[in-house]
Amino acid sequence: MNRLLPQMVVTDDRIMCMLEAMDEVHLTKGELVLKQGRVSNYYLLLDGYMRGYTHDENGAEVTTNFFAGPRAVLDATSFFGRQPSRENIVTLTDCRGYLLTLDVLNKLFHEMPEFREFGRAILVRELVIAQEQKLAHINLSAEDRYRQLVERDAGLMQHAQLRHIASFMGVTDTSLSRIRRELANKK
Amino acid sequence: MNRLLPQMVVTDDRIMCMLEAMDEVHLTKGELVLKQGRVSNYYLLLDGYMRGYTHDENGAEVTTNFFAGPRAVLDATSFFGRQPSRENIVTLTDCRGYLLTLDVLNKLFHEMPEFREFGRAILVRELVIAQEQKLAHINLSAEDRYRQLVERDAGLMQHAQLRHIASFMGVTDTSLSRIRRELANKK
DNA sequence: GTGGGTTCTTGTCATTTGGCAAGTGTCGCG
DNA sequence: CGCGACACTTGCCAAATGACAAGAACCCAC
Repeated sequence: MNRLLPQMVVTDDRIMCMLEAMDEVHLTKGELVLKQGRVSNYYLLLDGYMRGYTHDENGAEVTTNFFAGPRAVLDATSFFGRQPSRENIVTLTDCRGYLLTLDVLNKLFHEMPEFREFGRAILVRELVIAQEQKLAHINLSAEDRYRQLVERDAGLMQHAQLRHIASFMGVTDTSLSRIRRELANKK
Repeated sequence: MNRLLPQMVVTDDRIMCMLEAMDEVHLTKGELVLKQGRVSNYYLLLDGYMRGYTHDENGAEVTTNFFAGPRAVLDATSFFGRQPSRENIVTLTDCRGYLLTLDVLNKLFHEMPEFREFGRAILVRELVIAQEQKLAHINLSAEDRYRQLVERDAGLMQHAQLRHIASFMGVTDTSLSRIRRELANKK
């Protein structure tokens, strides 16, 4: 379990066994994991990169998330609320992970008390990620946000397009281009 | 329960009874609910307003959250991870709610299966709030963020200071002042 | 009242960012 | 090879925001 989800609180052999007994789901680069209008699944991503995006009121695409395994990939509102999602999620690389439905998840919660804490820890981690990213927008400049992004996940830079990174950062691709030039000059 | 937490998924008489059997905790304006360095509690806020804040690397205060009842008030990392919090939370008005410890919460989870879904729904709601606020920073101008803030909770404006709202929005108080002037002129 | 502290606004100027258009580079396809 | 599509960069100017300092408004204790 530590190997799979290093930052998780729970390390339990039974959970590890249970997961490893499940069938791994493999996805190839470019696959649409979640389509706008459908109800989200719960994908326990082990390896690979994904990108989540929506559209703003002008119809322009907005990247809302990057996912790097190991991490839970889902639209929480859609998955738990059984509502159509407003997000799209697409793979940036080949991916490997486990696919969970709400039924399976609830069954696991019911049959395996230790799994409940595991599920809660995952939700808490998603919450922490969202809050950290929100904070980055509040008190970091675009340049600092970019630096932080690169430093925390250099691998992402190899798989995501700059315009998507720019849109995720909340700046135009023009601005990001300038920021990258400044950074290159400084070194 | 609908009365208490209108946006919650779960509406269950047993939970309602259980909550109403608990002692209400009353706080007065200006009280520090969570102090940096301590482990967070879980405050189920029914009525009132609160503000969460930290400090950036320069020591400047940054407002990270506004809470309007009914809502769960906690630092999730600190509460579930039993770690010292980096946040401070202070009441902006007199407040009314229930105070839960992790022990009590876990006991409720164990004894009352329907409470588990209730707890999960609260976590999901916090996640949705954080993601929405992050999205607002990505694709809304400062002026639009301010408009949205006013429209979604006019009451907040009566209790929070403008400089705190500015810091929450990620702009200087100078900028917010100008934005408010523009908006006033437009009408 | 008066004084002092705090909050908010305003002015001036520098910096950052956006919008737009043009230019460069890369890639795949016929 | 040449073409077009796409991603990225760059230049130019306008708009938004920040930094700093001064002033106005408000509150509150004495």
